[in-house]
Amino acid sequence: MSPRTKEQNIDIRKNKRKLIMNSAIEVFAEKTFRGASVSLITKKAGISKGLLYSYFESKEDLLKQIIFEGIDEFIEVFNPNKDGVLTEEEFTYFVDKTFSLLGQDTHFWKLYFSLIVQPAVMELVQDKLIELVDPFIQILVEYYSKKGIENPMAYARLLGSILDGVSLNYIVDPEHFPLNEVKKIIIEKFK
Amino acid sequence: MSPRTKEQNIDIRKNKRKLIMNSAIEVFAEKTFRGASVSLITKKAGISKGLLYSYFESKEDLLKQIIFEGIDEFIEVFNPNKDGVLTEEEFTYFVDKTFSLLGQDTHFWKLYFSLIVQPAVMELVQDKLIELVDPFIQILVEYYSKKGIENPMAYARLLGSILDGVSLNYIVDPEHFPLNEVKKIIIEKFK
Amino acid sequence: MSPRTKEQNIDIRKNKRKLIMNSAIEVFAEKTFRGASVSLITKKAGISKGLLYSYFESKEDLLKQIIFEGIDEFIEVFNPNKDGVLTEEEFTYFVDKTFSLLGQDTHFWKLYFSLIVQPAVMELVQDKLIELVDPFIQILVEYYSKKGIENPMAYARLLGSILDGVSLNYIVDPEHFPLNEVKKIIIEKFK
Amino acid sequence: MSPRTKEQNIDIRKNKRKLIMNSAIEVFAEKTFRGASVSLITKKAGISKGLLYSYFESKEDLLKQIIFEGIDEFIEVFNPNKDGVLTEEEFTYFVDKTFSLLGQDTHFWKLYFSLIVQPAVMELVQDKLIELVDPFIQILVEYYSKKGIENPMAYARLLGSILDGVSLNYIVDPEHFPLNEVKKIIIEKFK
DNA sequence: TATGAATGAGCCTTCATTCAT
DNA sequence: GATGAATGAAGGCTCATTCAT
Repeated sequence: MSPRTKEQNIDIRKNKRKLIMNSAIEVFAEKTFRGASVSLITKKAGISKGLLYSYFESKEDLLKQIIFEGIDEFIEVFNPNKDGVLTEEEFTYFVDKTFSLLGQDTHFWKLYFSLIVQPAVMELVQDKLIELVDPFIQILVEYYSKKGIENPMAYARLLGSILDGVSLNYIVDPEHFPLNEVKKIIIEKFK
Repeated sequence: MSPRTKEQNIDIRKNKRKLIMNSAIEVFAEKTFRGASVSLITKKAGISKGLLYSYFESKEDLLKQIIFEGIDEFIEVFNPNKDGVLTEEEFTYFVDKTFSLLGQDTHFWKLYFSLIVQPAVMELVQDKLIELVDPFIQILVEYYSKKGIENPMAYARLLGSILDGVSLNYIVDPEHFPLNEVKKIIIEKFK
Repeated sequence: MSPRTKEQNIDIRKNKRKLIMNSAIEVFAEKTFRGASVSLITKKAGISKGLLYSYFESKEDLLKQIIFEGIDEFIEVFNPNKDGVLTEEEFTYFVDKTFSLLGQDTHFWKLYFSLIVQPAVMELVQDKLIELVDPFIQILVEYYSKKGIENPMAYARLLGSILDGVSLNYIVDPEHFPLNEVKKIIIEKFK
Repeated sequence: MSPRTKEQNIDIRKNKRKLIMNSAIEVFAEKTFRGASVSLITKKAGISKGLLYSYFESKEDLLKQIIFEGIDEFIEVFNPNKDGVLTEEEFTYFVDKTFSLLGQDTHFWKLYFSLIVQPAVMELVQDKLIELVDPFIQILVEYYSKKGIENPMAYARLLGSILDGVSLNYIVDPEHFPLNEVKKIIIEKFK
């Protein structure tokens, strides 16, 4: 019989790659990068250990690719650089969207928070993470600046922190956190 | 030389116990619970591995005791149950104190945040953590309730989240975070 | 297009077989039998892993066939059994040829020396190796015997050893080894 | 009970270190550096895998320390630098001693030959190996130079090669190699 | 015939924990 | 109480080999 065509193989690899990454996100989120064993990840993905290494150079590489692609997708959704200015409607949309993504990719954001407090692991991805956060802060500074607020940087950093804090609390116990009401207050107070 | 009295022995044990816990907090904060090896902790404490196990049953037990006592100390400082009511001055003091403790026990809080995102580890300490957070939330609900605010629980949870978020951001990069300005805004908006 | 004839097919197989063996010799020589991965060999040969296994039963089998054929070729060149006697001119030719083959098949000889010191691998090929060495030793014993030398076996084994030792040193660092001068001395002293 | 004294521990470590190294030499010699698993080495030494790593940083480090100390001992026996000149008696002694050491440390020399043909492993120890070989070559060049020989370097390299070749052949099959007779011829022809 | 995705045993290494001293 | 040598399970990773296509 003839071997699989190149296209078939590319397809297989694309799908399996995503499968591995998704399994890894779940396990990383639950157990931390260090606590997640490759064995567990591959078991969850239903593949052999060896196969993971034909897709990713190492466990670190796997993490990196997850974070990199996750952030790229996130940035794409917001595309915050479209003109660099934020209107009040856009501000509302921004806060809204942040929290709705949170509900969609819970595992990914759990992973995000577990990384942020682990300097050793952070180093692997921090440049990419800064790439994500920095433009948002810039745009917020601009936003508060335009509103005539005296200390726009403090406002920007505070809003960023609030988003982090709310996300964190929501993620830890999504069922009991009053996300919508909290969101309303944030928009009301910081728009 | 006369043999040590019982009191002296108890004292020695108490001090050594604290020494081990403090060394552990530092190493845990820097390397995560899983990344910190018992070897490193004992080396930092200047004791043998065997001795650590005469004070703590296991690495997990060591973590548990650190968290439990840390939280007890924290609660003591605020003693939020003294009368169950919060005045506006006390509110300001509360926010203020929260952040000043943050600066004092950076290591402990780093550890705290690294735990909060790990379900597996969380289980070990989550009852104790709820014991910490719950009374504060109750008092804040009361506080906003009295002020005639419509959704006091959402306000309380939001303020808790803000404190978490700001703490997290401050801890990750203390030198560049405008803690004082941010604090001012929080008090202004949420008092 | 007409289908390939049986002869063409046999030819293709023969060539591909040689291609794989040559790639393997290079990789084995560079990385040792154990250090050379099948992946590397197939990559060097430009074929798939599966195909290699349709030509050779295993990595060990591949090694065996390389050694067996290498030795057969070597024997053919000298054909030492043509009459069982060695003249002085033939002796000179023999030493000369040995070293010139060394320069031609460096990879093969590197492999040869890496095997000779590994009992486990040696077992695979040692019968064949004895088949190679023995007739040469016999002829040399005869040669020195005829010259009236008292201990012809010791002379024969010494000459064999010298050829090994010089080959080894030349192979390890061909650029700095004074092969021609050394050859001259050998012929002078042992003819 | 009181813990072991420092001296007791140093003693334990010294002995166990030697035990591990000796076991390793045997296994390395038999299987090659790459082919020898840490498991096998520790099994031969009768210890756990973990313990080996409290004595040596890695398998590579273990090899390095074996080679380094082996060579230091070898150099000490000859102390070739005592005056930099070689008399004819000393030459005889030198050849003699070389072969007698061979019989004593067969495993070590097998290891030596297995390294020489593995560039990747060689790199780990080649500086040390050059440190061993170079002075000998220098002294031999001097020796032949003084004798008025035209090409002393070729003589020196040849003698080195002969020693290698004879050692190699002797090591592969000690029982059938006529070491003493061969030695006599070497001394006769190259003194 | 030819491919390369997939497997799993085995490799080197780390580390929480034990225990003789 | 105190030490640190010793263990062994588990972790990340590699690679010869198989097999569906």
